[in-house]
Amino acid sequence: MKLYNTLSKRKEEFLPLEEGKVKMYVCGPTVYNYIHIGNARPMIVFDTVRRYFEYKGYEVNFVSNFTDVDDKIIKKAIEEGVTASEISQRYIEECKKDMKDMNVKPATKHPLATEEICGMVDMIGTLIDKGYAYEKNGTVYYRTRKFKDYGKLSHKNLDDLQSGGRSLLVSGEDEKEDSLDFVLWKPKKEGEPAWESPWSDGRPGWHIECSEMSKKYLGEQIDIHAGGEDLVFPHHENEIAQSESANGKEFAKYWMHNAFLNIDNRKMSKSLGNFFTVREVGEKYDLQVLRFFMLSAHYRSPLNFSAELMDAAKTGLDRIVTAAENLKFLKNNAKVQNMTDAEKEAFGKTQEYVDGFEKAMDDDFNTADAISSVFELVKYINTTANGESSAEYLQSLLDLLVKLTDVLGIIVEKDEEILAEDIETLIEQRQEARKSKNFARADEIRDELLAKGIILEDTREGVKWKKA
RNA sequence: GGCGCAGUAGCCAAGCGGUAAGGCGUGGGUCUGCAACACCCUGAUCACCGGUUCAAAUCCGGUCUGUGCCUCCA
Repeated sequence: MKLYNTLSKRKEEFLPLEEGKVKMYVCGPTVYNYIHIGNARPMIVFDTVRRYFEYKGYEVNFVSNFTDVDDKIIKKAIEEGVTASEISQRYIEECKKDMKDMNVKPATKHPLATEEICGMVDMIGTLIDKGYAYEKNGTVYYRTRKFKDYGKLSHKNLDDLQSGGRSLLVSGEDEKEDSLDFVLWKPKKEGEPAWESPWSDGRPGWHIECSEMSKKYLGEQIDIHAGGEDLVFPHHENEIAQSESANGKEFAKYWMHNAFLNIDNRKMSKSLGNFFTVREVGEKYDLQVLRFFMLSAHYRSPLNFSAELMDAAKTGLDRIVTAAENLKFLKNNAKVQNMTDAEKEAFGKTQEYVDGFEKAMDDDFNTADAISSVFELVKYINTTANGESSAEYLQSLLDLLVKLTDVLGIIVEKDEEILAEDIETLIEQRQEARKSKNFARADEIRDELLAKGIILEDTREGVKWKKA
């Protein structure tokens, strides 16, 4: 298995720190509003990474935080006249709802920054003791130039940063020893939530949160640290500086970053008015479509979001789902139980698609390529499964399709739905009408059901129906 | 200014040294009372110019175009 490591800028063979186990940390969202579809990309991508590791037999310890103390949360709280924690609690719940609809598995642990302040204070203390941090008027800064590897992730050097940063010395920051130093702890302002510390009542800087939570729940060294590419600098660079100087060992072996999502070829932003929340998208599409859409491109490539592209993704997804429904329908009507020798041979051919799928996923999680194997499997299913097939053969194909799509987090098997009696009656009536060639009445009934959201399909094996 | 990424059929998107996967769409056909589903057929020499090589979309150099980060940001 290979994955692209931002640290080395190349694909590397994945070697776990501990045999059969993966420790990974993904930087989660700041919860001050509904999550937007940009937030959704890393959630979907790294959930898929996790699922593939599990598919390969690894035990994955997956930690992803919620940043629940931050300027934006405080601002929103003031606007609404409620407490900051009320805001964060609310949007954590909403976020979890969206994750569920996108079929993103809950993390092994979702730590909250506000519940880990003690550990952060300890870590900051260690950094001060070791000379990597200093305090000025209640604020604690990280002494960037003291950490010799600073810049190794983003491949920048300090002097370039220094000259490139024009107006870094903003108000109140002239007390820093160096303009590149960043905040570990800041004193509270009036009305802000605050915690006690040896330096002042205040709150932690953003970067220290992840260093501490990663250490607490995964240990001083982890396999994979992931997030959006915008986090490479400064967030992840700073995390490395903090963790490695505090713990005295390499922080994460592999750093994975997903590319951005654009809207109609432009960067998503509120001022352009092209800002979408996952919730909004969910009103128009099943969020499974969003997930499928996001996996249709490589995670390190920029991805464009538009209605046309989503519609195309929906059609493609339907093709896969239809194949699965078809198999179930055929299986329920199968006349033969056990696989014939010919079917055994036919099933053996599906290994080709499994191999293609795994080869693609082994190569830095190439989901776009993996999906093409799924489509090939679908075509194979559609051409070999029919009314004469044995139940065992049909079930085997279905199991295989489910196994592969599950790695992608695509749900292909819908729950069995109970057909209301009046609908059943209408279908029977329509069959009668068709028999007596009263097609006008037959179409009328079909339209009637369509209005109720039921789509009928006449097949050789009988009438199938599904929800629109 | 510094550091990056990208340019493959109408659209999306793999491939990254051996003569172009897959999906959507289009057009034609099979099936079907019709529709839908499905199946068959239908499409590119890979931005441009040079170079390396027996062989390049794939490597190197240049040009053009788009774009990201360097500031909170997935």
